[in-house]
Amino acid sequence: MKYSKQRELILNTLKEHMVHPTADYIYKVLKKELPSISLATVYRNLNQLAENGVIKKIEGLDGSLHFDHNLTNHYHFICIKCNKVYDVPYDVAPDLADKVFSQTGLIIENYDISFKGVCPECHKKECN
Amino acid sequence: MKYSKQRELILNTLKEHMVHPTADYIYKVLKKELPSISLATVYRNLNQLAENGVIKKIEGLDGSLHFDHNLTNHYHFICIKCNKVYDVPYDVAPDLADKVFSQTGLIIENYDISFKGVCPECHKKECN
DNA sequence: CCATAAAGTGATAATCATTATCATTATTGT
DNA sequence: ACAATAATGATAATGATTATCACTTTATGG
Repeated sequence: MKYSKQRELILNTLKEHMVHPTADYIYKVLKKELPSISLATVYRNLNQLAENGVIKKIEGLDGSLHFDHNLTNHYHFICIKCNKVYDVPYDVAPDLADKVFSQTGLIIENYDISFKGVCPECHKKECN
Repeated sequence: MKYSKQRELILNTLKEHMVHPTADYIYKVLKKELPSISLATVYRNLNQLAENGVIKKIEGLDGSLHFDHNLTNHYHFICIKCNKVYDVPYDVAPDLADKVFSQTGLIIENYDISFKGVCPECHKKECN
């Protein structure tokens, strides 16, 4: 993988956003900084970074793809109102892969948990 | 929701398939039995059944939508080779919603776990 | 430090799954 | 049986992602 300014910017943008963005969101943000950037480049680099394990893909509620640069073990909380994706710390359910293996014999390579509910931000709005 | 033969057939097809199929798969199966059925009808009814809580939607590895008629609490195992979706019993991780609430304060409405790995069937094939 | 090969880019066309539209048909309660 | 309403089938539209391709940037080795 060769260096490219575009890839660096894409990764930086991802790191700056706690709420894991979609490809299109990153594209719109970067367009301001580097107006010549192409949506195809954003998709290409996000996929490449995900393949190389630098970032991770997350499936949103509506089937949309989000990206996450946080490589430590953790789960996700997806707001059913605004579709934003938040992190949930790993220790709410440690060692799940081992438990599944001992109960089913299935060998788990990895797994995701998506919790769903209304995020604090949207909850506030509802109470107005 | 009015009765329709198409909806009944769609639900039956779903129940007969342990490995949760996609809309397109159900369409192809039903086409043999009821050649006049439309793909749009399959999508319409699956979405409607899911909205009414009769079935559930599952996100596949590749972003594809699968459907599941099993309403009891359980998780899913998705094969990274063949993309088939299997069930994993609930008791490998009971009461997760409560744990998340006590550790984060987030109110969980529901959640899914997708375990990923190579299914026994594909594992056999690899060993030939 | 230039030449060359390999990888990356931007623009746009193509793809593919899912949804929307709409005229027609089936189901339901009275 | 009849009006009201929901469902269907065919097809067009949508929207997100991927492929293509001519051109540019990056890395490297003499």
